[in-house]
Amino acid sequence: MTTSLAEENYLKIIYRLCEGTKEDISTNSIAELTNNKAASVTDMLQKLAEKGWVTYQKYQGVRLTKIGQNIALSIIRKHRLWEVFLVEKLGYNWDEVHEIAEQLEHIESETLINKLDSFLDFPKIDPHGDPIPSQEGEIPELGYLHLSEVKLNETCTLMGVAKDSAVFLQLLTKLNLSLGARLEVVEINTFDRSVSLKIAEQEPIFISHEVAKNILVKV
Amino acid sequence: MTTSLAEENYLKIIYRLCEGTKEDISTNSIAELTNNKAASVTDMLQKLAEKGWVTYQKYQGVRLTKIGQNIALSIIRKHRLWEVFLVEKLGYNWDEVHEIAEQLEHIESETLINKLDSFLDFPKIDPHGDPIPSQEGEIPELGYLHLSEVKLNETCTLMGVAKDSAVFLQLLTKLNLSLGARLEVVEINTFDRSVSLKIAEQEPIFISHEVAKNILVKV
DNA sequence: ATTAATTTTTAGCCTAGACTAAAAATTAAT
DNA sequence: ATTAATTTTTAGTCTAGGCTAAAAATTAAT
Ligand SMILES: [Mn+2]
Ligand SMILES: [Mn+2]
Ligand SMILES: [Mn+2]
Ligand SMILES: [Mn+2]
Repeated sequence: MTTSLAEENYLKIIYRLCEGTKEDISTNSIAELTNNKAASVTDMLQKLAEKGWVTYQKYQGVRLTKIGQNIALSIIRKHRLWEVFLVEKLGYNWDEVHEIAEQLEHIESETLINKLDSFLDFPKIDPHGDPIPSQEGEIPELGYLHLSEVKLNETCTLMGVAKDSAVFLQLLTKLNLSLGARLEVVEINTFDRSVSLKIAEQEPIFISHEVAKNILVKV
Repeated sequence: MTTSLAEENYLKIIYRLCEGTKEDISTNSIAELTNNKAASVTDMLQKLAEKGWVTYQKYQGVRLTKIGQNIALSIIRKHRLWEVFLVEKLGYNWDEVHEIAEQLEHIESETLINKLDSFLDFPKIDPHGDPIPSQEGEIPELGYLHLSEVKLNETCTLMGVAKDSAVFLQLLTKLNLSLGARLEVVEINTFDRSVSLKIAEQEPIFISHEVAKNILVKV
């Protein structure tokens, strides 16, 4: 069966929302991420249920079926491979690629994405540290911690980000925080949970709890 | 102003039809190439005229304005650069890339296409010998002949094709006809205008007038 | 247990871009 | 110059995917 651009975007967002929780997903939460109104979301959920890509009972929320998950994963695979291409081959910065990948992820061609994968030497993660699903829809659970969970005086490695908004990524770049950086938590402010970090030999830097929450690390 | 996918496809097709002739373009000819009905074309022509991309008077046909031409050329530029990418970098054959490029040509990003251009080392022609318009919308007139126009016993070089349908390109490949091949016209059959060609040291091959018409050569 | 607030769904409307059938204009043939 | 054939346009309809406003269901607060 064939998927429209709108359907693909819904499936992707429902996937993201399902990832976090075992609960069914609410209409409103989808409306927020798609920038649509709840009424429009209800409409689409009925269509997606009709096609067998979600299980949906009115007023009770929605979940992806196995098929729905696979469609979502194939779009995420395309998104992340294109992001690698844009950074590794075309020389974009990590904060510049998301919007373009949002378009490229909808290009329909099985051979294309596999040739691209091979051209990029089968990368395992994208420029933001996110894992790239395999052709079979397998995606490794990397089990990273949020930097906000790391204890005082512990040292960790920056493995990814939980958000790919350009302003956030630009902030990290300005702070010299990039994938692979070694970070030591030298101070945790109990008042606002802001964090002070030492990177290599540099002067410590301060980041808010909001920023720390969106940085993924391995201890 | 922003262009929809449908509008871009219309502009591209009107461009192709204008190229040949100084006459205004008929509604029916557009309908044929877009695979739409004439009534739908009329609808769209009114919208395109409204936006200033074509000049259109009912019953009198249509032409691109300068702005319309530039939009069309930017799409053609993207199409051809992506085709080069698919062949040169991903290893596709020349008969496999058109459909994918039809999708990729609608990706919207000024920086993307220029970075791609640079990554590909600023190619001047695509895998079918078609010239790639510059960023400013300049496209060299290459002045090639159709192989069907070449005189008996003349030798010429295969520079391009006038059609990028997969079956046609596969036929050429099977006949060992690729860009750059040296061709000697050793026989022209007056009955059906079919042609016999000698390529290098091979045995002569026979091609129909229909095929010869769609091969572009330099004498 | 009611009532109030919130969330979700339904009903009805809109636009883009297709379609068919009928009308109008143009072109070709007597 | 009429008439016939062809082309093009108009009028009206449809679907996808949005929207608002109102109704219904669920959840929270008395
Ligand atoms: Mn992204
Ligand atoms: Mn990413
Ligand atoms: Mn092509
Ligand atoms: Mn081409």
